[in-house]
Amino acid sequence: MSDELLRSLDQAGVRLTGPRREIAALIAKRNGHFTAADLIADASKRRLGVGRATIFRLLDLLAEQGLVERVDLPDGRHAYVPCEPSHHHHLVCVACGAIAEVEDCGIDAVTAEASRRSGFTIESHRLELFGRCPNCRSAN
Amino acid sequence: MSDELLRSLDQAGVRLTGPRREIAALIAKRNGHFTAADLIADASKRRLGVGRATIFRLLDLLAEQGLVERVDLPDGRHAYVPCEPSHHHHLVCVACGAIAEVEDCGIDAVTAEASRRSGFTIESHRLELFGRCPNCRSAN
DNA sequence: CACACAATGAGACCAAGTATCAATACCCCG
DNA sequence: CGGGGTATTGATACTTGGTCTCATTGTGTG
Repeated sequence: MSDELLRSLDQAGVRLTGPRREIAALIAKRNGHFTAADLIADASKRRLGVGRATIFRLLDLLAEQGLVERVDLPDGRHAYVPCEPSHHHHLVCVACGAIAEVEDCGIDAVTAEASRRSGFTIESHRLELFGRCPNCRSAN
Repeated sequence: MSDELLRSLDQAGVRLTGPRREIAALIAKRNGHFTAADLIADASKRRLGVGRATIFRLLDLLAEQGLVERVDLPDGRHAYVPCEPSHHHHLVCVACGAIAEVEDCGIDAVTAEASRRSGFTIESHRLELFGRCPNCRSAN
């Protein structure tokens, strides 16, 4: 569950405090994406005494470790997705919020082509795919 | 200059008001990306009496027409880019903010592959490329 | 097991954007 | 060309997502 998050944090040299364990558990319990507001609501619902700031701070830490990533939904909202630290992209189900990760599959060719045409040196990119997961597709 | 923006708005059936003309001129005068705050600052610097809300409203309208697009910079900030209404992606220079547009160049293969692997139906995607434009690359 | 220092929570603050509403200004129609 | 319905406007309050500060607390190292 949340063990993996905690283990990675530990390895990164950050302290494993009570609030962090609790927030990690909340994240692990969710599936698919969530917003910071979701976590804040979860935390206050359970009367964990963790502050807003602590939640944002942990999200930053997790993002630095690549254990969580920020995605910008098509409607402009921000969400976070728990994920593997390796480079990859996300497929987001617009109906239920489920997430799939896809390894790099041909994007390099695209960036190389764009670089050739424009003369830019490309340093990084962001690719997000939005659609419907198998469940939501058949359910509708 | 700003004529093209105004013409497109006219065709979309929106009224061509004074404030809209002024904001369109401000947008046309910038090159590369800009934030809403930039426009608001421009407007107040010149003592045009246009309100914050009007600027956001015009940006929304322009975005609907595809004349402007919102990009999320790697540092998390939001910017707007003036652009062609056809489907395309942006290359953003992280040094000077210059923008290049690239037509679809192989992305479809990537989305098809991702779809095949994940079982998702892909409805839309967002691709942003960050790097250095030819000027900034040589200047450094 | 003490102590330095990282981490916390509370709350003020900030930036970006939205909602409300009375006043204004387009522009269509005659 | 002038009137008037209606889209648009500016001011301002509000919301949401996130950061800063700072006095207090908790961790884990030595």
